[in-house]
Amino acid sequence: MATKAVNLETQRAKLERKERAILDAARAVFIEHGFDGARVSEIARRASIGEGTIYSYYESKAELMLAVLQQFWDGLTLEAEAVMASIKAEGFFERLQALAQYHLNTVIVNADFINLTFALRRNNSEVSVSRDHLRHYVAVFDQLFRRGQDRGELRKDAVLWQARDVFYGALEYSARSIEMTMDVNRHLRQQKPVVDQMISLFQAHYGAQHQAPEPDNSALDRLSSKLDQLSEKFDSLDKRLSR
Amino acid sequence: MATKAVNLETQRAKLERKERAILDAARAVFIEHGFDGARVSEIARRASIGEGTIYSYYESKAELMLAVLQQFWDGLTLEAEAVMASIKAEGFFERLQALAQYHLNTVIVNADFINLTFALRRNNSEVSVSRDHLRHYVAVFDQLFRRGQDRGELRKDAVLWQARDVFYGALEYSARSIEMTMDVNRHLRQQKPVVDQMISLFQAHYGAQHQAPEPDNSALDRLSSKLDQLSEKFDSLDKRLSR
Amino acid sequence: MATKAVNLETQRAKLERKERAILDAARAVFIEHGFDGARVSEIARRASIGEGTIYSYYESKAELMLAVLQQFWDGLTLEAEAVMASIKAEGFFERLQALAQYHLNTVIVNADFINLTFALRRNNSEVSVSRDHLRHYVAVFDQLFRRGQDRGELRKDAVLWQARDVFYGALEYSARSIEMTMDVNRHLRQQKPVVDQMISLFQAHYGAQHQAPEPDNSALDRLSSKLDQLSEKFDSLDKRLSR
Amino acid sequence: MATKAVNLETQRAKLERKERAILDAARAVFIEHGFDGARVSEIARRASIGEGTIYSYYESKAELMLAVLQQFWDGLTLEAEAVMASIKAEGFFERLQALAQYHLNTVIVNADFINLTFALRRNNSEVSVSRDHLRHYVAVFDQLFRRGQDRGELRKDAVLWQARDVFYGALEYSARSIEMTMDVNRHLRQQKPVVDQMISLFQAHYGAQHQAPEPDNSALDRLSSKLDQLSEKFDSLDKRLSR
DNA sequence: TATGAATGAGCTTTCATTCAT
DNA sequence: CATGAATGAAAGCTCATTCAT
Repeated sequence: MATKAVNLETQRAKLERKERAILDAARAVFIEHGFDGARVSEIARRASIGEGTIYSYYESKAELMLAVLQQFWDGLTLEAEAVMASIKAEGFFERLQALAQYHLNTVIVNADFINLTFALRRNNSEVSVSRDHLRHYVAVFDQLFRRGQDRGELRKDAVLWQARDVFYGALEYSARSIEMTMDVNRHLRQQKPVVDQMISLFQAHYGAQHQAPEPDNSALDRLSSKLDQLSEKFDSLDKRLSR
Repeated sequence: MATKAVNLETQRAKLERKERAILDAARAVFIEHGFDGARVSEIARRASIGEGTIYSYYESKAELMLAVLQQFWDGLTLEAEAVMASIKAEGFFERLQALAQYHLNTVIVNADFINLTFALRRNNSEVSVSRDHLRHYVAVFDQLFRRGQDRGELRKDAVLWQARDVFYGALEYSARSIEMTMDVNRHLRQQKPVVDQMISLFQAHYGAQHQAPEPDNSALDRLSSKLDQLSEKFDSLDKRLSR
Repeated sequence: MATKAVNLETQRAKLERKERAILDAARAVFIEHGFDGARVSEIARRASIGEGTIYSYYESKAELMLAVLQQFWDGLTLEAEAVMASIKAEGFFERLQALAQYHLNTVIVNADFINLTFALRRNNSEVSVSRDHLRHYVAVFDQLFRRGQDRGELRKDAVLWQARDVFYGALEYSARSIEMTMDVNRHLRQQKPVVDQMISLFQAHYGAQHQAPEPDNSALDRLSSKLDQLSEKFDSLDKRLSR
Repeated sequence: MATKAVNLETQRAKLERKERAILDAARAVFIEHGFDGARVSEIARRASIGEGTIYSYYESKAELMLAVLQQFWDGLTLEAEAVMASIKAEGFFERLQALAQYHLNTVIVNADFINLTFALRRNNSEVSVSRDHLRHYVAVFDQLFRRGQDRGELRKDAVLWQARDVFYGALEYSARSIEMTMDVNRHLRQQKPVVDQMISLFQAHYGAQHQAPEPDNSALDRLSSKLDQLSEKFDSLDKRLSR
C-alpha cells in the first residue's frame, strides 16, 4: 500500500514535472518564433520528451498555446497580488506606485510574450485568448482604485475603466519606449521617472484634492456615494437572507 | 498619337487599379487571418487576379505585407496631418482634442490592422515593420506638444516621450475598452468622454497654470472614514453569512 | 518597286538578324544554366526582344533548344569539312592529325554545349536530339577513314565504327582531362601530345605498313617535343616583352 | 530482452529496407526523367511511402540525387575491383581484357545512369557530382596500367592519363554504338570484337615489345634533363616578368 | 508583327498530427 | 503512457505559354 502510494505520488510528480517542462519549453519557443513560427518538434526537444507525448497532455498546438497563456497571466496576477499584499503603506498613491513599478518592469521583461498575447487576440481564431486572463490581472488595479476612492484619496467621479486604460496603456507604451530607446542595462534606471510621472499624473487628475472650487460638494458627494454603496450592501444582504 | 496617349493612360490606370485591388485584398485577408494565416491564393482570388500576378507586383508575401503596412501608416499620417491643418483654433488643448478625437476613432475603426502591425513587430523577422512608420505618425503629436510648450501652455519640464506614451497608450487601451464593451453603434457616443478626460488630464498634469490650494476637508474626512468602517463591518458580516 | 524590294530585303534581313539574336542568346543561356535551368525570359532579355516574340519564331522552349542544337552541330560539321578541305596534304595520317587537332580543340572550347547535348539525349523526351546531327558530323571521319583504306594506308580489315569510336571517344575524354587538369591558358599547348598520340595510335593499330623498330626515334621525338615546348615559351615571352 | 533485440533488429531492417526502396525508386525516376524532370512525389509513390518521409532520409531532392550517385559509383567500383581480384591471370593484357569486358558491359547496361551523371556535371550547380567517384572508379585501370609498366609489358614512356582516356573514351563510345545500332539481344555478342580490338590496340601502341632495346639512352636522357632545367629557368623568368 | 502582363499548373518542402510499437 | 517515424495536405513561389493591345 505504502509503496503504491509512493509510486502514485511519484507518478503524479513525474507527470507534473513533465507538464511543467512542456509549458516552459513551449513558452520559450512561442516567444522566440511566435505561434505559427514555433515548431512542436522544437518544443518537444527542449522539453526532452517525444513529440507525440505533447499530444497526450494537450489536444493540439493551439491548446498548448492556450495553456501557456493561462499559466503566464495567472502567474502575473498572483505576482501583482503579492506585490500589493507586501506593501505596508495604506495610501493609494504609494500602493499605486508599487503596482506601477511592478507592472512596468513586468511588461519590459515579458515584452515578447505580451506582444504575442495581443497578436493572437484577433488573428488566430483558434487561439483567441479569452479576455478573462487580462480582466483578472487588471482587477488588482480596479480594487486599488476603488479603495482609493473609498478612502477619499481619489475623486468619486473618476471613471474606473478610463483610469485603468490610462494606467496600463501609458505604462505599456512607456515600456516599449524604454526597451527601444534605452540600453538594456539602463532599463531599471529609466523606469523610475516613468513611474513617478504616472503617480503625479494620477494625483493631478484623479486626486481628490484638486476637485472643483466647491470642495464641500465633493466631500459631500463622497459621503453620499458611500451611503449609496452602503445601501446597496443592505439590499444584497437582504436578498441573501430572504432566500 | 491621341490613341496611343489614351492607351498609355488606360494602361497605367489599369495597372494602378490592379495594384490597388491587390493591396485592398491583401489588407483584408491579412486582417482576417494574420500574416501567417493569410493565403496568397485567397488574396489573389479576392483581387480577381491570378496568383502569379501578385508576384509581378511584389517579390514575396512578406513584401506585400510591407507594402500594405506602408500604405496604411502613410495614410494615417496624412489624415492626422490634415486634421491638424483643418483646425482653426490655435490653443494647444483644442488642437489636442481634435487629434485625440481623430486618433481614438481611427484606432477603433482600424483596430484589427493596428493589432496586426504590433503582432508583426517581434515574431516575424521577415516583416519587421520599420519603426519609421510609427515615428512618422506620432510626429504630429510631438510637433503639437512642442508648440504647446513654446506657447507657454505646457510645462517646460514635461518630458515629450512620456507625454506621448500617455497619450497614445491611454487612447489605444481606451479604444479596446470601447470596442469590447460597447455596442458598435454607440462607439461614437462613447468616445467623447474618453477624449474629454484625456484633455483634462493633460491640463491637470502638463498644463502650465498653477493649481489653487485646497480648503479644509478634515471634518468631512472623519465622517467619511467612519462610513468606511461601517461599510467594512457590513462586508465582514456578509462574508460570515455567506459561508 | 525598288523601295518595296529594299523594304522586303530589309524586312527579311531584320527577321534573320532577330532569329540569330535569339539563337545566340538561347545558346548562351542554355550553356550557362542547362535546359531546365534556362529561363525563356532571360533569353528574351539577352536577345533584346520581347518574351512573346520568341514564340513567333519557335513553338516552344524545346523547339528553340532543338534549333540551337541543329545550328551548333551543322556549324561544327561545316567547320570540320572546311578544315579537311584546307589541308593540302593527301596522306591519311596528316589529314587525320588535322581533324584530330580541330576536333580536340572544338570539344574543349564547346565542352559545355556538347555536354548539354548529351545530357538531353536521354532525359528530356521532348528534346531528344536526333542522331542525325552527330552522324553527319562524324561522316567527315568516316569519309577520311575509307579513303585511307582505299589508298592502302589503312588495314582493309579495320572496322570503321570501332575506329571512329576510338577516335572520338578518346579525344572527348582527353578533352575533359585537359580542361580539368590544366590551366586554361595552357590548353593549346597540352593538345599536341594528345593529337600526336592519337595519330601514332592509329598508325600502330590501323596502319597497313609495318613499322620499323627505330627505337631512337621515340627518344628523339621526346626531345623534339620538349624543344617545341621551349620554343612556345620563347614565343610567349617574346610577345609579352614586345608590348 | 530477446524480444527487444528482435524488435531493434526489425526496426533497423525496416529502416534499411525503406532507405533502399527510396534509393531504388529515386534512381529509376531520375533515369527516366532526369534530375529536373523527376518529381519527388513520383519517387515517393514508387517507393510506396509518403512524400514527407523522403525528407526525413534526405535533406532535399539534390541530396537524394547525390546519394543515388554515390551508391551507384561505389557499387561500380566495388564490382570492378572484384572483377580484377577474381582474375587469376597475371598478364597485363589478360587482365585488361577482363576489365574492358566488365566496363563495356557495365556502360551498356547502365547507359542511362551514366549519361545522367555526366549531364549533371555542368549544369546543375547543386548536384555537381564530386569527381572523386569517377576518380575512384578509374583507379582500377590506373593501378593495372602502372603494374603493367612495372612488369615490363608496357612502354615506360606511355602517359597514364592518355591511355586511360583512350580506354574509357573508346569503350564508352563503343557502348553507345552498340546499344544504338544493335538489337538488344545481340549486345553481348557485339561486345567481344570491341574488347578484342581494344586489347590489340593497347598491345600495338602501348606494348613494350615495340620498344627498341634502346642501347645508349643515357646520353639522350642527359640531354633531356638539361632541356628540362632550361625550360624551368624560362618559366621562372617568365613569372618574374609577369609580376 | 511585337510585346510583356497575366496566368495557373505544378513544383519542392514543411510540419502538425497520428499510431504502431 | 511514451515515442518518433511516417504521413500528406497545404503553402509559397516559378515560369513556359498565351493573348489583348
